[in-house]
Amino acid sequence: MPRQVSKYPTDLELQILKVLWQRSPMLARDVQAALGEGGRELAKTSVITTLNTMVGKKYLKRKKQGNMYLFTPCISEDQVGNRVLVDVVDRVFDGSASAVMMKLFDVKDLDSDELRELRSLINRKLEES
Amino acid sequence: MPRQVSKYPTDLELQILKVLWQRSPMLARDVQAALGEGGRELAKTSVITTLNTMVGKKYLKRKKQGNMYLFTPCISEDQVGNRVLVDVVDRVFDGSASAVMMKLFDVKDLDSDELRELRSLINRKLEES
DNA sequence: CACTGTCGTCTAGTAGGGTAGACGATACTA
DNA sequence: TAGTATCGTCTACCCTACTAGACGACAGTG
Repeated sequence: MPRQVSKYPTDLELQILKVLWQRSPMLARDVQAALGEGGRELAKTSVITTLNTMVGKKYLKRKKQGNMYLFTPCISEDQVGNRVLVDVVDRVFDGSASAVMMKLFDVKDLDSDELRELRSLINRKLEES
Repeated sequence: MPRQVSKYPTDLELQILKVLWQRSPMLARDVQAALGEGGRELAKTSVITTLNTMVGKKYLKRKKQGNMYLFTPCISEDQVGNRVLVDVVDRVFDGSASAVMMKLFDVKDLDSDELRELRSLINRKLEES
């Protein structure tokens, strides 16, 4: 059985997507600079290679401008979040979303506003059913 | 900059841990059989190799019995869940646990009982603060 | 003692993520 | 036009996850 291909972006790919979600389209060198500002200094070629593999994975599309390329994401922040979450819930928590929520309360502290917001969301859901 | 080592088990390692959380200690051949029942048929040596790397990562410990080994997890289901969740929240959702919860409501449907349970948990948290 | 089966180790190969050097093409500049 | 900077491609390397074949050690059986 072959190793299954990861259903969502790797670490570096995610960082690149975050850069491009903020502003796009961008040139490779600008992506490189933005990553550097975020504390990840990479060689120019590393960035370009990764950008191109991301095009192959349909995470980005690129458009020629003169002798260089402009990169634009063609997957949204929302889509990535969904994929990651679904995968983690299914693979690690056996599909139990409520187990994940319970654990989230332990792991990360929420302030009162967030808690109240969640409660009203739950109330709305309860009314729907 | 070297690639950072993943902070939590890979896919196969997770499957093995799930087997051993259910029942341990176990012999390699029994782990292999259990994986097979779960639909993952592997060669004997693949299982042993992975078990040994997991010992190296401190996910398991092994104890000699005659000419073979007994494997026992030394990391709990809870710990793995925590690590995975913390990582996902920080890396993908920029540390916002509430963002994860909101998205969970979209991604996975919860039944009324689960919703009510969550609500009372939230209420308890609100009283604490 | 010879035979058989099981155990673990050693070795090794594939695949993908990440990294970057060398290099040819091109565009701008003096 | 000659020189310089920048672009992208090609190539290549390392590491980790995964996979499994070959093989030697050893225990039990007849």
